Amino acid sequence: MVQKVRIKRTSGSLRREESLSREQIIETSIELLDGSGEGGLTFRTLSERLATGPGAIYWHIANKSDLLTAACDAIIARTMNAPLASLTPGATPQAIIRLLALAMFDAMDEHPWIGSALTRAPGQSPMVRIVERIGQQIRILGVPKKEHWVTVSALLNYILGVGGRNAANGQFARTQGLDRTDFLEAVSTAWSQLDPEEYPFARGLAAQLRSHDDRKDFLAGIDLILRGIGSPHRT
Amino acid sequence: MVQKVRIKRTSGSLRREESLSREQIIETSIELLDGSGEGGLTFRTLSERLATGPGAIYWHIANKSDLLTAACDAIIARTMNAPLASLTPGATPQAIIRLLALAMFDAMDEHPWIGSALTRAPGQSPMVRIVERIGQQIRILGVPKKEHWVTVSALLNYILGVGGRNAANGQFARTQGLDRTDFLEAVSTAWSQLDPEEYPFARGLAAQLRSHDDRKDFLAGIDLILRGIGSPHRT
DNA sequence: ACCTGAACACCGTTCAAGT
DNA sequence: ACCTGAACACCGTTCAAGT
Repeated sequence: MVQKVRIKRTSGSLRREESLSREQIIETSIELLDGSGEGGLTFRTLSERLATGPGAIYWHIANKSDLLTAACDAIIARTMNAPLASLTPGATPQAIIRLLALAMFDAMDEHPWIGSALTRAPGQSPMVRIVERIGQQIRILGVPKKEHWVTVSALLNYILGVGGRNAANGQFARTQGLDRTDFLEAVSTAWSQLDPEEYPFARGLAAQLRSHDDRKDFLAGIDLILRGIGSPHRT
Repeated sequence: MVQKVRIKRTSGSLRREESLSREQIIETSIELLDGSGEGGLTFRTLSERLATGPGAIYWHIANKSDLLTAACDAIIARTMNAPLASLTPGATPQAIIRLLALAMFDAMDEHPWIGSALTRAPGQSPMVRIVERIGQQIRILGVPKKEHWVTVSALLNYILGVGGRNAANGQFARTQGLDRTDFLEAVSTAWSQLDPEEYPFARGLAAQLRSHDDRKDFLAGIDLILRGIGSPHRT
């Protein structure tokens, strides 16, 4: 859904028909970020797309950090609301957490820049949305209140960690002009050639690395943590 | 340990005595990054500190990304080797993993920039070092070979996720001119004022947030995952 | 109230020219 | 072989001036 900008020709120079809106700026930013990565969002390219000057943006947005947070928040809001629609009535909290986590995984896959945007906005709106949705399920699971923060934290950190690393892989691959398969191939080959004395484990991992499925492994990690939540403490 | 640069005065202009070395560039970069954050490393400030011109760096280093990865690798190499010294002989794999994880936590606390540097270098040297050390313990734990990657992955992603978020908190706080306590106070207050209808869980978390201990919670998360590794699969 | 667009103070990187 | 430093092509952000 590419934003369409109405343009009116007045006295020889191009001029926007309606006034710029914050929402319009954010949507166009998302398009730019999705299309050409973190480096693709520039006040100059953005204002060009919006048929205005770079200074105009600042009337609606404080600065670039604010813009990134707002764009991120828009994505997260959609992501945290979507899975609720596809819920079967009797779903367990575990199942819902898996669904939410997967939704985050897919969102971070589709919009690789939100990872670092989330990092720029700790404790702010996007983060709160995620904490809330996961937290409600933690509560239903019967985790004692004292452990709420630790538990949500663990899941959150894992999810954001994976997202960040996946985004990194994609970005790195793109810089090298590789697709995902080529990239894994390259890393796998590099690891298989490591010194067997110094890196026996990583070396042995090369084969698994080549053919693994990010999404499946992500979910396996979620399950690992969920099992941990369900296991008795060692005291 | 501030690098000392020997300078010789030749024919009126300052000139370095020994030639520039890659290692020297990296050490000075680390000092700059530690001292003034990610934005503190600039080819101009760096070359100034090294008493040379910005172009000179490029004889020893490919580009900024290469520089960041090298600086990160130096830190990670130290971090992954240090804990081995303080080991009691009969330590369990779990204990060693906890030790390694804590070492990473502390390193990321001391050098908040390594999180994003690691992100820039997936599958490269710094990452391999971490995977290797943790992986060896996973093997000793008796995790089946097929699950090696998934298991290391889960731990790694969690550790990097926490590190990233902690770095973000610190950086954000610094931008706002707050210290850690003020920052937590601010977030906690903001969360306690959230709409109780929409954000009941996050709202109730505000108090826990205010007084929590990052390092302790980090370790609790590691234990959660370790418990998960030790629990039987639901099939 | 909202926009324009030149200007400012930065970046990373390159490269002819020096030693 | 290694370094110099001006120059290039960018950034985010500001702000007087316009409508």
